[in-house]
Amino acid sequence: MTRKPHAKIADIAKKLKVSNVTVSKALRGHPDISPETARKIKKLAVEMGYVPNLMARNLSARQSNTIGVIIPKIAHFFFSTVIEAIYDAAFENQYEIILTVSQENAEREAKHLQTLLSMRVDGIIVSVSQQTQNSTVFETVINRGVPLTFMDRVFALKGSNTVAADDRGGAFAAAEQAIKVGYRKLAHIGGPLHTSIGKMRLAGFKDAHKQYNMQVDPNYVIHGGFGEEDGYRAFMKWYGTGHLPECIFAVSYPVALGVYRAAKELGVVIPRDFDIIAYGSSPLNKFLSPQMTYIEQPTSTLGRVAVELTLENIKNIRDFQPKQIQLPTRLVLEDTCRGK
Amino acid sequence: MTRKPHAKIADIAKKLKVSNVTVSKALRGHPDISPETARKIKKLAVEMGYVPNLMARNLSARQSNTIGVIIPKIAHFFFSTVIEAIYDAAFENQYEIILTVSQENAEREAKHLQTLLSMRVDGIIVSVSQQTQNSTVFETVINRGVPLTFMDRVFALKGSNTVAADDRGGAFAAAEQAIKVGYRKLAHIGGPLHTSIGKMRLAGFKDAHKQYNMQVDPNYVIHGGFGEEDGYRAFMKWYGTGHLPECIFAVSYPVALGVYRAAKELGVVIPRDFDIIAYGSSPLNKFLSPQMTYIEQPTSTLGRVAVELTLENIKNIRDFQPKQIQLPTRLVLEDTCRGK
DNA sequence: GTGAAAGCGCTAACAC
DNA sequence: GTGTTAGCGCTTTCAC
Repeated sequence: MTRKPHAKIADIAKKLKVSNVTVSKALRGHPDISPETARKIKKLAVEMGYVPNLMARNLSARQSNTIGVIIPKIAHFFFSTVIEAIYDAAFENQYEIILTVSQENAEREAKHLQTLLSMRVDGIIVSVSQQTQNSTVFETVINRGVPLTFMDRVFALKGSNTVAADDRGGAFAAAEQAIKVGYRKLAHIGGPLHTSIGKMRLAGFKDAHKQYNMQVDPNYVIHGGFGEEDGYRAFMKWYGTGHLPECIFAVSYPVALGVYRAAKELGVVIPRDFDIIAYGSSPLNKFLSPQMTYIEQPTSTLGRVAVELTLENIKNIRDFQPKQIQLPTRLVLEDTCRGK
Repeated sequence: MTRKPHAKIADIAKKLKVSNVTVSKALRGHPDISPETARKIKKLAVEMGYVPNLMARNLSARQSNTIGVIIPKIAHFFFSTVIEAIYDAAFENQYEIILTVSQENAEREAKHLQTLLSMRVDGIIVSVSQQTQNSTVFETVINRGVPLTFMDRVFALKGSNTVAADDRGGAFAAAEQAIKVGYRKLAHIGGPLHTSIGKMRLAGFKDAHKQYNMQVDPNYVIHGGFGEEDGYRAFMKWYGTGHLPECIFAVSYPVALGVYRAAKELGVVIPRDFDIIAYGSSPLNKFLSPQMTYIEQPTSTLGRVAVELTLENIKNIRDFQPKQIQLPTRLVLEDTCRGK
């Protein structure tokens, strides 16, 4: 049970009495090498269990074939789906992913960014943490000439790419649906206003009011985070005042679930006592009762496009023009917010 | 907007007219360097936006401070939670994670294993794909002396570490619960028999039958994958025969959800027409009706222990004795399978 | 306290 | 076709 250290090119070369370069070329299928020599080299390499050392190769090549990713959370349907799409897209393009998780923490995010730069990833994809207010760390990346793509939660930074859903349009559609159904007292449980999606979803909510000549009631707008707790708290607060809105537009599916939970505890019935519509969904929505009406997000596409965009940028780094891509959303009618 | 390439140690050294070594040492807080020199160096490093090149550092150090992970899926509650725990544990220990996703595909898994070895990760954590039958690829890793930890879905390989839940005990508890409630016609929708958890959960199911002097009805045992589709199909099959079991023990929560979906479509009511209990759960279970009774898995602990075990092995590589760790599970009673 | 030399494993450029 | 040389950026000896 002795550990045998990794074989290296020199080991193969020595055994075969050829030079390192010959081995290196043969292993990579370089046409310089005669078929016969190449065959022998490859055979021995397999026998010795040779595995190329990427640290060395990448150091020498001054690129890593790797994309770094910073994401706020993993254990949430939205993010885990996006991440899976990122991995699939990278795999198809023979790129590796270095995934890091900020846990919605700005400091941790900055640290990860540093690490990714240290690892000399070829490009970086970021979905900004809910806590991040300052974008200077990201400017550093851009100034270094490292391709940067913001995904879903974005910063409008010159020189960076952007992939996001049409949050404003989606929120508009949600609010419009509520209005069309006949509701006049709409509420919004929103995200942090320094996040792009928090801002945009509020904007869409307001847009709809404007278009239908309605006033946004400031008492019915609460901003918090994107989690279940935030929805729970918001609903409890409104319930405490004795004045429930007619329909709540939740900034995220987890937030809406928090409302469900609160309502259940309080014995308030959806959609009898109040109604709800969410931005985003979950595969478990179909098991909910009532099933929630929601704005469908282009989850997988977000991840996929982020990778493709970043790769485009990497492969054409000299004269690439940063792109801002907006993906459409769709209103999906289920049991809530569809009129009685 | 000119790209400025990453600054390197030599750049700092030249500007300050000191040697590379001095800079290198100063940056790492080596006591050799006088406080004054160190201060100047560090200051300039920050100004120049110096970021150490990990490829170079790791190549030189012949270790990467990195743990490689291979996981079958991301966008599933169980795995995404485990992964998040892995990331947290690694972060606390100042280790990086290289996560790869096999998508339940054996080939892809082998490829990723290769890549991780190429990257010279210091250790590897694997949750075996549902499709993998052959363990030789993993033996290679062990023979290379790279610490290997199997997590949840394991292979019994000499020289490897193992972290898994007490699957057999958990399955026993589930079946026993059904029996205690009075059911005699139990069914099991199981996982692939070449996976450790598929085997163990079936074994626990059988154990309970034995203990209570009951026969396992082979018509009521179906093996498939771990996904919703598998549960859906199994239920449909039984329904088609006209003989539903009294209680189904599902090998995973998604499988149980598949049963829910099928039952809903068919107008069969849980627990009136048949009952169910699942191995594993989801945070959304509390929104389900009826809420499912389930075997609670030590999800986060699995990930955390996997990292700690691997680190222990890495840091003590000379004379580490591989460990097999088994984590307890717990029966959680909700609305199903609790008697009428 | 500081620096010169050598090496980590691999590859590109150029000779033979 | 094959080999020599040099270098990727950093660190570890070991002199001075």
